[in-house]
Formats: sequence, structure tokens, C-alpha cells
Amino acid sequence: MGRNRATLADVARRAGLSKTAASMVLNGREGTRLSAEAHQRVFAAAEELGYRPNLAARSLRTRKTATIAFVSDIVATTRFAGGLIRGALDAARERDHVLLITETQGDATFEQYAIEAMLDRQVDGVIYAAMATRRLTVPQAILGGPVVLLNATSSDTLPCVLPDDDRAGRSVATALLEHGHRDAIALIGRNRLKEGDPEVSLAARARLRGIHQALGDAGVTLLAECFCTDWLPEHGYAAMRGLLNRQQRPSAVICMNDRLAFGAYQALGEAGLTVPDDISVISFDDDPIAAWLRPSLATTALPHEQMGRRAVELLLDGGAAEPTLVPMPLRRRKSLAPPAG
Amino acid sequence: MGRNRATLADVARRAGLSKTAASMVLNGREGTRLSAEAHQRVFAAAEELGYRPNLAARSLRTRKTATIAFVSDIVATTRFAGGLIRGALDAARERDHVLLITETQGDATFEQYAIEAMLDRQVDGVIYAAMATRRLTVPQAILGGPVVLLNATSSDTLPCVLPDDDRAGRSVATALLEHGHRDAIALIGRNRLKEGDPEVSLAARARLRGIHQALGDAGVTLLAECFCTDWLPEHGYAAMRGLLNRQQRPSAVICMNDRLAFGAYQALGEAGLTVPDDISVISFDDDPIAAWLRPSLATTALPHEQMGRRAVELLLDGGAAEPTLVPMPLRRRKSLAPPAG
DNA sequence: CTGTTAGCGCGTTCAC
DNA sequence: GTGAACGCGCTAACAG
Repeated sequence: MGRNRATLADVARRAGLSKTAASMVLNGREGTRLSAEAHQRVFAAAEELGYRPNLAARSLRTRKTATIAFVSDIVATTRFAGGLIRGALDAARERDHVLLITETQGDATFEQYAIEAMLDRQVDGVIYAAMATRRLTVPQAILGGPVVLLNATSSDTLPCVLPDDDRAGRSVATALLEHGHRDAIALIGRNRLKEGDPEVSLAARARLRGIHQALGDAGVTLLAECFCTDWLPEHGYAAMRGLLNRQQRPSAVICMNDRLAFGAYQALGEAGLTVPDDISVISFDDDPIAAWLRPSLATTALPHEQMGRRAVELLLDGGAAEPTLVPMPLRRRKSLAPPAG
Repeated sequence: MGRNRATLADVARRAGLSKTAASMVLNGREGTRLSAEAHQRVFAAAEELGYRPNLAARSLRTRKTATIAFVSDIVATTRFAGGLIRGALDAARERDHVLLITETQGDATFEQYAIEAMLDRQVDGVIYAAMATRRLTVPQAILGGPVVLLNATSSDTLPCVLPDDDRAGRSVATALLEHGHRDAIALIGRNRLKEGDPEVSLAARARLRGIHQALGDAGVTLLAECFCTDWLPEHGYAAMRGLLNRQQRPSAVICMNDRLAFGAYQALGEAGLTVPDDISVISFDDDPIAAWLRPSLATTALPHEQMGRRAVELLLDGGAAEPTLVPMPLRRRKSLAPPAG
């Protein structure tokens, strides 16, 4: 790869100058007393030879590689969290940096390996990302340089980027209140593990807090809260069936994520009920399926691209020690309507 | 990042030997006449100092970086093609390599930039990946070194990895035949653009060919073929509604991908029809939604992980010049049954 | 047998 | 404007 590349020495020779002179000209160093003509010659030589510096050689001296490590548990290959990478990639490109990506799969051995591989390559900093928003323990080894946590926090005081789930919870509840729902709002997706263990999820508790807060401010309490062992469609389906078996049917349902909502739609369809005429549904994440559902599902978007972007910006431009909360925009879609009757 | 790392010189000094000796021992060179005791001392010193070689310095000499460029149009951030990256990541790790990932977003300027960034960093090879299986033109610049095309072919004779869509088409048709469907099989997702332009899609034509071949072998012709402007749920929905308005209702439907099938499910649900009792459905891709649908959707899986893995293997271990076709496994699920009546 | 010296590879930087 | 050293590890040639 890249054999026959012209070196700085080639450029200098062609320009009839020293490597030093060529280096200074090409790096636009100020305050050097090199003639305008020397500048011309160097630029011309570099142009003609198609010279590009060997970054490996450069970094040996400068200790900068313009390379960022992106270490994640499994985010890199997760269906819709690729947005994190896309945002990071964009921001990195804008700053002339490049991303070295690895995945630990939650395996300590892999993590160890990945981190050493990164440090051996002298990366300028590390973005440590989690698939589920949660608290985690950062490996000692990377604390020697800049680190930003993405979709995660830790007990160390590291800069981190998180979605604003609390505010998202409030938006969701507020959207229902605005449509006139009050005393027949149900919730699908309570989960003790997610709510209780910050290392499993920070989102669950924050969303819940926002929901309860907004409803509480309006003097409303939930009609029902369904517990689910996980947040997959099958659990939303079961929960919705349960709700429909109760004496009072809800006028609206909040699902803790879109996959649960998908399951809820399935149960509603089977029961011959229509969204939103019979029941409104609103949710979190803005998974691609949200827009594909019929009717399209109102939800609050996880701003993955923004988050990835912010992480790179924090790492490279420096910034806040306190958590960076990225807003989760409300996507108003067709699953919302005033209560029936 | 990585300040204070012990250098080879540190190790040599501590072992009371020369850098050369230390280097040879640590690299396990055979045929060197260094005493067993010298070996011990070097290993001990390296251990105590936590020595790790600086790969930038090493690559300056060896011209190997143990780094692979993964350049894609937009695959890196696509919802379920992240599997390509996961597979590549795994195979790379097994070979002690690491992935430098970039995205061109189909933009020539970005592509130019990305490739230069990679070559400047002396990557050992390039995996050039496309989101949609298609033919593409490989930039000159990367032809100086090893290249493998992933989910793509080109006019240059480069090794490439493709899903075996042709065989997948035959599996799909065969699965229906095995269930007893014959003269009432419909197809959703014909598309002139995808079928006609190899730079848009190779999959469409291959799948179609496989389907027609398997049906033809059984003396069966399709009841109907619906054209769709794209392969999204809304198009599948519209096509299915169209099919239901015809005089003869199909006993089974083949959808060109799972998103179309999702739309078809929606139309069937609205029409009060049941899968698979009224109509069987089968499809391509094994998008995550396929398993979430009720009933779960039979489909042929795009073997993304396998493909990513093969690409790295071809790049590093060398291999076939002819295309590597990766089988698309049939996922038998609940959307298949014998025709009603 | 047991090792070492002297450079190379490439770009940056200090002293002159 | 320049020579030389440096950063770090690898390798060919050479010495006790």
C-alpha cells in the first residue's frame, strides 16, 4: 500500500533545498526567513511529486496521530445506534481526524486487547461508548489521555455525552396532556432491573421521572403501569393484551421504547382497535420502524448523530466536565389523537 | 495518550543488553545466538516495565501497520448492515489487526479525502464496501495495494465478497413449492431501476433469476408480479392491496425484502386476512423486524457477519480472484403454511 | 557461541 | 537558510 510515495527528502532535493526548509514551508511555519522564491520551489516540487507526508513518521516526533479510538461494547454493530458512529465520523472529518473502531462485546479480554491495540497505535484520545445508556467503569489504561464517554457516565469525573431522557419523558407526557388525555393514560415497560441498576440503564429511570413529573404537575396519575421483563415487541404485545383485559380501557399508552410500541400495535390490531381513534400511542427512541408503522408512531428520537458529533467535539476541542445532555426531539406523528368519546 | 511508555531502549538498558538483543528476543527470532539467560533478562525487563512496542515506530521500518481501512459509502451507519463491520472486526482481531473506518456518503470529495487519510496512515489494505449489493468503480488511488470489495463488484479484477442472492431466490421459491403452493404465487417488488442498473443493485436481478429458475423447473409460473418504486413498507402495503383487489387471491407472496413484507403484513391485517392460513409470505434479508412480526416472517438472511469476516480473510490471507459467494441461509418461520382449502 | 555497532525509515526541531 | 539529532524499532554486517 502506498509504495513509491515521494518523501520529504525527494521534495527538498527537487527544490534544491534542505529537508528543514521544505518541512517549514509545507507546514506554513511563520517567522522563518525563507525567500518567497524558496516557497515557490518547494510548493512546486511537492505538487509535481504528489507529495504527502507519512503520518507514521510525523507522529513519531509530534506524538499526534490525528486518530481517535472509538471503543464500544457493541454499539458499532447495533441496528440503529450506528448514528453514533456517523456523527463521530462527520465531526472527525471536519477536524481532519480519523476513527479507529473496535468493539469489546462486553468481554474483558477483548476490551483489554482493544485498548492495547489503540494505545500501541498512539491514538490522540478515546471515545468510550455504550450501547445502552448506562454507568460503567472505565479501564485504567485509557485514563492517561483524553477520554469522552458516549451514551454513558462513570464514577470518574470524565466528560460525557448523554441523551436527555428526563426531558424526553416530560415531552411525551406533555404531548398526551395537550391532546386532552388525563386519567386514562397507561404505561408499558416498567422494569425493575433497568430502573434499579445504573449499570444496566440510566434511561429507564430518567424517562420515568420525566413522565411522572409532567403528569404530576398536571395533577394526573397513571391509570396503570405494566412491568415487562424486557423491551422487545413480544413484551409490548403481552402488556397491551393485559391492559385490554382490564375493566377500564386506557385512552393513551406510553411505551418505554418503540419496540414495545410495535408489540402494542400488534395487540391492538388483533383486538380490532384502531390507533389513534381508540387509543393513542407514544414512545421513545425513533427506531426506523416508528415511521413505518401504520399509523406512524409518535416518539422521541435518540439523537445519535448529534451525540457522536458532540463526543468528538468534546474530545478535540475540550469542554464541559459536567454531562452534556443532548435533547431528544419529539416526533409528532399520527398515533396521537384526543381521547375517544 | 500513552505518555511515559517504556521504550525498547529502556528494556535493553534494564536487561543490560543492546537494543538489538532486546529486539530479537522480543520478536522471537530464531537462529539468534543469544543465551537462554539473556532471554530471561529481556523478558523480565519487558514485563517489569510493561513494555509495549510503539507501532508507529515499528511500521516505519516494516511498512506494516496491522491496520486495515474499511471504506464504505454509507454501510457503516446503516441499520442492519453493521453486521459487515462486526464480522470484519472479529476477523481482524483474530489476526491482530485493527480497522480504520470511514464513510464517503457517496460524495466524491469525501471519498477522495477518506482515501488519502487512509493511505497517509499507511494502511496495509483496503476493504471497499457498499451498502446495496452493486457494481462500482474503484478509485485509482487504492489500487496500489491489496483491495477487497465487500458487497460489491467492479470491472477491475478484484477479489470480492457477495451474498448468494441467486441461490437465495431458489430457496425462497423452493420453500413455497415444498409447502404445496403452485399456481397462485405472487411476487412483490419488481423494480426496473434495481433490475436494470448493476450500479444500483445486483441483488434484485439475482433474486429474481433464482426465483424464476426454481419455479420454472417445477413448471410453475407466477400468478402476478407487482412493481414497486422502492422497497419500503409503504410500497409493500400498496402492492398487497393491489393484489387483494384482483379476481384471484394469491396463496403465497414472495417479497423482495423484509420491509416490503412488513408493508404486506399491514395490508393483510387491515383486510382481515391471516398469515399464513390465508396467505403465506416469504422474503429476503432477515431484517430484525422479520422475527418481530406476528407471525414471524420466513426469510433468507443476508449473512453480513460472514461477509465482513470473509473480506478480511481474503485481504490478509489472500485468496480467490473469482467472487466469493456467501450463502444466504433460509430462516423457516411461521409465515409459511400449505395453501388454504 | 554471544553478542554489538551503525545505520535506516521519515518528518520535525534545535542550534548555528 | 543549513546540518545534525531525535523519536523508536528493525536489520545487515561485524567482533570478541
